[in-house]
Amino acid sequence: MRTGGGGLIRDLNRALVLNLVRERRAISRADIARITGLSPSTVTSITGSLLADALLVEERPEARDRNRSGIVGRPATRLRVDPAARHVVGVKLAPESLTVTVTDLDAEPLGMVTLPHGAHATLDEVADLFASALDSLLARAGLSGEKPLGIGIGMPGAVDPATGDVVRTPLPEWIGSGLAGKLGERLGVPVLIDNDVNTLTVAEHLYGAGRGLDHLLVISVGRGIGMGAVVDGAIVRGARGALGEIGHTQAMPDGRECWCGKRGCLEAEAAEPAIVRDVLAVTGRLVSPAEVAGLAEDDERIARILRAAGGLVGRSVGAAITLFDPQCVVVSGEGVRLGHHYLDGLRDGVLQSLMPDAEPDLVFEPWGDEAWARGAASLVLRELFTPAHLRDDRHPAGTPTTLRGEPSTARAS
Amino acid sequence: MRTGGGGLIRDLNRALVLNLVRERRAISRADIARITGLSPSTVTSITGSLLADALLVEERPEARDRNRSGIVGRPATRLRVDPAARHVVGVKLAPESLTVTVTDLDAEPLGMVTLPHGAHATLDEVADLFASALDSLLARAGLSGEKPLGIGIGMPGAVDPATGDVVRTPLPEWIGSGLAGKLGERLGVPVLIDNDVNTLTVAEHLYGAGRGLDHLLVISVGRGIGMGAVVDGAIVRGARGALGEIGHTQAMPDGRECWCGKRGCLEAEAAEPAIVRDVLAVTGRLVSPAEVAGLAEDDERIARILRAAGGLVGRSVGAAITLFDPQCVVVSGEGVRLGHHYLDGLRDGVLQSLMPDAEPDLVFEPWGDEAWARGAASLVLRELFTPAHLRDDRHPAGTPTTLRGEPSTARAS
DNA sequence: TTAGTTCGTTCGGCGAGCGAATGAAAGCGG
DNA sequence: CCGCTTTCATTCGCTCGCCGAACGAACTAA
Repeated sequence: MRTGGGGLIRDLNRALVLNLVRERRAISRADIARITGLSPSTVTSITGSLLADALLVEERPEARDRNRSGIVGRPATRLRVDPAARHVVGVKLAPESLTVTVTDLDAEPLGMVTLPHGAHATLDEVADLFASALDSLLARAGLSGEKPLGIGIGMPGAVDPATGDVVRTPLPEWIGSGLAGKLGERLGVPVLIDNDVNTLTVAEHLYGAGRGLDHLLVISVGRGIGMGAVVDGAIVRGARGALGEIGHTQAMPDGRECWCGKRGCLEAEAAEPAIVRDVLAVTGRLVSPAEVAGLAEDDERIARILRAAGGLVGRSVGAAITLFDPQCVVVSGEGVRLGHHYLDGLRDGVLQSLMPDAEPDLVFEPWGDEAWARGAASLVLRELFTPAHLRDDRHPAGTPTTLRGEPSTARAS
Repeated sequence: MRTGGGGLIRDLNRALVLNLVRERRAISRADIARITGLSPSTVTSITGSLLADALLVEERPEARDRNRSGIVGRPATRLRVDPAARHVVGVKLAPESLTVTVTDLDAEPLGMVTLPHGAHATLDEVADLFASALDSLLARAGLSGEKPLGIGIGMPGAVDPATGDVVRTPLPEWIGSGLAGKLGERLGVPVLIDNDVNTLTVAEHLYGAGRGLDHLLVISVGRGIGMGAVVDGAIVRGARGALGEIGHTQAMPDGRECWCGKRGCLEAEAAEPAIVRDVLAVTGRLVSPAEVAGLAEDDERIARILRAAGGLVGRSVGAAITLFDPQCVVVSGEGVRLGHHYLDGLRDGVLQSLMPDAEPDLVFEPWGDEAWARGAASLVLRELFTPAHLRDDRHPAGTPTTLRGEPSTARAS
């Protein structure tokens, strides 16, 4: 159970300040004190410890001397997060491949490698592959000596929020308990695992269109359709980690059979496989999801399929908006390659199903290696930036160790 | 902004302990220490202050001497919340009437009066009515001298979570800002206002089927259909206080026009007015919602209408379950009087639309004066019991004053 | 040059939780 | 009947972290 006491409040305020600096990109100590309500003396102490840990840097004085006409008083020296101060590792785990990236504290990728791995590789074999990929990657980025702050892994499937165990995934060898712990022990750094949609949600919340918002939905369209949610500033996972399964809400009464056993699930009607099948049925051609958008430009039948499917997604997203009342909705995933017919249909579907005065921002984000890297890495960065009181007790997974890289020896004094 | 520091952690731990005692009904100090992780010394100090404030009482030693065979060691003296230690006031504000109740700390009603009030009464007139009703009620309950801990008001409409202002309601004179503050100043106690569905949700979370659960949905069926949600232990309201508007998700493509401007809203298809209209269309008889259940026993056509409407609600609730992943769903509101045909249809609709492995408890709760009283009073009790880190910063409304009744002079020492 | 303003730091005090030692209240066994 | 063990509860001294007030620093304006 979470209680107040010990060094907890200090940690809390440290994260609070660090996150505020990240959100504002550059901010003076005085502003930090005003915004947080902390006393100036406390802010000095906290920023001192953050500076000592090299997580923050002071802005060079020249940078502010412009645009200072008429402002009296001692000029503020602003603080920034030093993106290069630490780095983290993000991993995309797919059925047949393993993508490892190293990013800085802004979640900007510094390097990336993709390795194939046999579907039935043992945990140890994967860990070995992993370790060597990581070593070479760090070497190439000029970070050979350093230890990453942590490793975030994004994978398809579901993670139990209470235990951090992987409970459902197409990758059987990853199911079970203690996985993150074992891997972390093997590699010597904390390992955090989560659903890929949740990693994307964290990334959008920290660095994307949802930066700083308290209420955010992230829709991911691809082979399946999933949703991540930020509510009151925290990512939420539900009682069993199944929150946001929008792909399995009913979109079409008595529609097609879905692999989950029900009929008419959104995912069975409007995700990429459904579209491929519809195109095949109408045109007789078997096309890949990547080609569909191009073909739709010359074939109104395909465009219609895309608009209809997008409309279904939009209506479901509209319902989710009505239920969650977010400020912003981000649509991402491979599905954005389906092109403007699909996305226009989606937008129209959303607008049709909204309450009159509800109009959250609707943002389409491209989806690629960079989004993946940011997502997985953000799992770790979230631990660094998010104040503890906005976090679940139950970590997604990983060693219970704290993340703060170097031992914080120095104190401001 | 919420920061750690000051007496905040003490308040937090006080509420944590108090709430734990409430949840467990009776618990020893040693158990409190084990469960919360607080040190025994701290638990002594905190429970001491709670005992001094008379919020807790020690269980009489005889009560535990039974069933103690073979247990060695000093027996624990268990603590309980003293329900009679304080009392709170709950108010149901309806378009034409005003129901005022006094309850104890278990939200058990000690007295209740209902007054009519003109729809265009001014705020001052309502406050006068209010004050006199409250006085007589307190007198009758033998609490003349005492001041209630606070007043919770439940009303139809929406409350802005950021400001606590009433933004949408059928009661025009209550719209606007500072309402709770004014009323509180007038009556000398904190006043908290919230949507009636949210008050019901708080009550279910504190004292009902959702006691102690972290993930809970509460569906209210009546003239309209609404939903309240507890996520990760806290009630959530969304960005604009519109979270949970399940009545305005689309239940029937191209269905009836809803007052909100869209077509086929669940509320327009399956709430009480829709059923009355359907019954009129099929049987030619205009019946009240209260009569429908009885008539359905003799008229299969009416039973079918009820099952179909219940099925629509169930499907929407199923979608909400798929999106929120709760442990428990409570269905309440006047709509439960529609009888077993409606509720069976609802249950079937839910079961049809769930993912295979998702089966949250589905509970039907009767809805009457007592539920109202508990709901409105729970708004105040929540402030007393819910640890601050699980609460929104933004109070629903009311004076910023703390609630702790008597000045906590005594310290354990 | 001097007054005024804002930024940032230093220092003493206080509140709160913790650990260790101590007392309190039982059962157990000889 | 009396010590021993076990568990519960309290007390005391310690440390940690925040705050308030005072002070020094850096700059504008007159």
